Amino acid sequence: MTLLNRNVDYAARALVFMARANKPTVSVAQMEGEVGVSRPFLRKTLQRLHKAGILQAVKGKGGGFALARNPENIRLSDLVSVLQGPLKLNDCVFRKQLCRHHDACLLRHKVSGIETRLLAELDSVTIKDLI
Amino acid sequence: MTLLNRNVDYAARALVFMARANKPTVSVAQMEGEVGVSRPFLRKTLQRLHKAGILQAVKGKGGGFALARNPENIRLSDLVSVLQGPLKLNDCVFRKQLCRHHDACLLRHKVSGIETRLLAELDSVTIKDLI
DNA sequence: ACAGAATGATACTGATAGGGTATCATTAAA
DNA sequence: TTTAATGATACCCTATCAGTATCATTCTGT
Repeated sequence: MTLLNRNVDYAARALVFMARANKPTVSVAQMEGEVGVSRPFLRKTLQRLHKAGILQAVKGKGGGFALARNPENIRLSDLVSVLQGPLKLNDCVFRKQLCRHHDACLLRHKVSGIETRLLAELDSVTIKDLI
Repeated sequence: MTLLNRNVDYAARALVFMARANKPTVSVAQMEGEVGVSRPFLRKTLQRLHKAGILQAVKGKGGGFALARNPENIRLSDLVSVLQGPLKLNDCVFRKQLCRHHDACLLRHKVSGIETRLLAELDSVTIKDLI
């Protein structure tokens, strides 16, 4: 089981880099080396974050990406939900056809609790915490 | 991201069934309906738990599976580690070639903390809790 | 106007894991 | 000896992960 996939990992590093950079925008070429991933791949990841409103993007020469919010307002949970999709803890909860004992299921109840606390953890870590 | 895959889900239900059954062994055929999964698939899952020492198995007519330990000594984390493999939280930690900032990496530090607490949660839930 | 540098959008590929089926061998009870 | 059970494997299909390639668009500087 992987909690954070590579996209989230790379994205977190790139966002920390941007937060530290103290420039209007940072291009992917500038981040490439530090983040440790190929330019096209990082580009695609950051584009998704742009679409999701987490990053600003400036096209054209001298352009690049920048954080759309303050670092303390960008959470690990934001990156996860954009780049990995929603947490679907056990399949019973996720399937359209719920299992027979859905309401009474103790497993579901326990796992829901774990889910809630895990999400709270991912929520509590911000880019600022990683600078 | 899926916290518990279907194998773990099915296994948990089957183990609860066995714990409730109060019989020396329970065959897959007897569990099939309640667990809601095909017989061959459930069989394979329980065989893995047998290999891992979590279940006892009795071959031959009248045979089946039984818990190898008391329900309060079988933890959700046991099922996860057998059926999903170890938690590999972020890839940086997992790769043999560690990233350059491995020791200083705040992300890694934060994520390790989350991992520890998540494992503790999975550890705290036993089959007895689900009966 | 034009060249170059940057993102936007999309399509494609290969590897891996999840989910599931099928089959034959082995064991034990009736 | 038949039948009911697990043991062990070998497959298969699909989705997701990780990554590459390509063309379109936009902006800046000369």
